[in-house]
Amino acid sequence: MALEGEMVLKWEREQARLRESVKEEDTEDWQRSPDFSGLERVGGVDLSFIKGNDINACAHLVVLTYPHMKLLYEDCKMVTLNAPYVAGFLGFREAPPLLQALEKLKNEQPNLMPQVLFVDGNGLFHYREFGLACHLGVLSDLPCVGVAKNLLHVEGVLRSEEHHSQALRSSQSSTKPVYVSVGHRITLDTAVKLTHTCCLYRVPEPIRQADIRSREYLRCHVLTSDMG
DNA sequence: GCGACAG
DNA sequence: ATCTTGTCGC
Repeated sequence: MALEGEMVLKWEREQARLRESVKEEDTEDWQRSPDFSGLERVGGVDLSFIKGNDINACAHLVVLTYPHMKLLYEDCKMVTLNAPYVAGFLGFREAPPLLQALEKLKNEQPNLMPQVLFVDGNGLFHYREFGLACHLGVLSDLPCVGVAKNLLHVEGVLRSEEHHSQALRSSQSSTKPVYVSVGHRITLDTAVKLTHTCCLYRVPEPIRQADIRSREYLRCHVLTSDMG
């Protein structure tokens, strides 16, 4: 494999290329509606890992009803990740298996395709304005919202936050904010409002369910590595 | 120079 | 991301 330095240069070029396809606009009718009427399905994705293992993970996709957040579809699969985690390049590590899950859904239950996807991580709020939510958005062409639980220390953070990210105190009980940013085919304003309506707790329900269920899967189906 | 740095 | 139970409080 190439040295990490070379790989990063290649990734930076790829991000710059794909960045041009990000649409920071509301492209769907429901996004223009004050109460999001017409929105019926919201998706969420997440990956969970086992303690000392950073190449095998459980990739989870859920689709919930809107606005009631009831489970419509769920898919879970053990995957092998090909790229290491490098801050700022999460998409190259996590997007491939998540895109596969979306592809599977499109082939087997196209009627359950989510109309918008919540992604665990940033969108335009990113060093090169191309976080995981943009990566997934462009490659799937699905409207995407990035929701990060921690602040990514981007150069000029304050300016970035003003322009395409918003710290949101999603629920009354939570002091710690989440950081919402545009992934694809949605405005920041719509992304923030939508996130708010999907939060029962701090993290939007689609992401929360994907997270809970993927961990649950690992608990029940994966023996600890030292047992096998 | 050292640390910080989405998941 | 993950290692980790109970516990205090609204």
